[in-house]
Amino acid sequence: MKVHQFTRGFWEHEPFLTLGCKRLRPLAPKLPNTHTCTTPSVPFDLKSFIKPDSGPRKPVSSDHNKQDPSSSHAQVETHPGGTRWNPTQEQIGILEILYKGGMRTPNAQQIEQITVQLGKYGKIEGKNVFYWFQNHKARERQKQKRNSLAFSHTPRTPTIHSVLTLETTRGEVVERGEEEDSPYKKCRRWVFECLEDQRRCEEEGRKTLELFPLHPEGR
Amino acid sequence: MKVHQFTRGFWEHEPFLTLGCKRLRPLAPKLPNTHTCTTPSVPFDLKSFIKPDSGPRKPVSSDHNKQDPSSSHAQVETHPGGTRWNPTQEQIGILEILYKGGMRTPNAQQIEQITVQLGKYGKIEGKNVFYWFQNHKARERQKQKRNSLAFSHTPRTPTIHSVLTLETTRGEVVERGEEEDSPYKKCRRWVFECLEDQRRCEEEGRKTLELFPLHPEGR
DNA sequence: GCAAATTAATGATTTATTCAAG
DNA sequence: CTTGAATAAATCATTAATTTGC
Repeated sequence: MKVHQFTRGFWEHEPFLTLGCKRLRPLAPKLPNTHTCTTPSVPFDLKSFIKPDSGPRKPVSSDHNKQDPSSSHAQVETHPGGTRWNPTQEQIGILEILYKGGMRTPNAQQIEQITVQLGKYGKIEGKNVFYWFQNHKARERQKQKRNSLAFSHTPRTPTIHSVLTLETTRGEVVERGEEEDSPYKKCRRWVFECLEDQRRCEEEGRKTLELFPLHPEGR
Repeated sequence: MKVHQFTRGFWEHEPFLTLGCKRLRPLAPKLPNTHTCTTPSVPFDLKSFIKPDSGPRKPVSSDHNKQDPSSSHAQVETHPGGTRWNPTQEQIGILEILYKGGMRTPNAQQIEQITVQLGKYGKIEGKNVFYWFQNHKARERQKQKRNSLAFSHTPRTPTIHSVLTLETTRGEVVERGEEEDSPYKKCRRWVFECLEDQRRCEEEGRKTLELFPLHPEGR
């Protein structure tokens, strides 16, 4: 087994770690932990600041002097006050079509493309796309499980199909003619290519999501 | 209930969805061979395109051919094949100190800083840092649970402390004097600041991880 | 001593669960 | 109640450590 011990070099010969121990305790001293067990056996109850854990969600201690002096750009409005992505109908539609087309866990490149496309119909970030697929996949699974337990066949699997039928059944056509490369047409083509790429990726067994935390709120 | 329907525009009038349900990817292939029967490890060449990462090195391990000319950055002891991150002792050390200091889920900015710092001691990416904290946190939790089940009272967490004590107890000091701003010193300062920032973030209750897939891989 | 075979660690992904905005 | 966002748990997969037979 690999035991993590300093074998050599670096600060193995410097007693500078006093800071590690002494300092960082002072915060989150309060809250004797509403949790059940959590015996405060450790000298530093790391537990206390481990996880805000939805509990002591302190309401923004009114100090906005946070660092990040470089926030000169108002790039994303995702959370000035804690707003979250509010997808438009078009965005949802595209996403569901992609899902219907078999896309489940798009890789980074695909997410990037999707984000760019959907960005035409409303503000959106890559993580929104990522989360959407995660959630949609999970919730479709839940739904399926519930349905398979309760009824053997549900009258509906409306989520995707409704979208599909809706657009395939609408006979009305907005006047086209010279608008051969209208936005929806280009988007259509893109979706097709995107799913093609998806299929190709799957066949190659290649999957490379590579998560990475982004957006340090500045830049 | 929000019904996803196209309200207007777009491809609401085009029956192009024939490509829809072609085949969902087999989630979790569940290869039975790997674990049970221990077939001789066949070299999976399909990994060859997983990671570009400065070109795939030669798979041979005999190092007689190692290219180590006058490359200025010789601190790269990362495996040639470059499949997954192989942390150095220094990197692990820093990470454990940060963990010990209370850091659990660094936000994007912190991860970025950490990545830059650790990058001095070997190749590393942000996602590696992110994953390390995830895994370490989870496995410390497991360990703690196991211990709490076995023994009722563990005096304290030995894992991290061992690291700390190791370097704090080593009395020997390499001759310093004019080396006031040696790398380890700067790194020390950085660790301190990083934990300070961590503490500040926690006090504000601010958490902004914001996952995002990166590295298109295939370009 | 040495590689192949095996095992233990752990990096990387996926899935399940939870929290909270609206 | 729905669902975006986030985290935890479970799982997969690969590397290093260790063992084993020669």
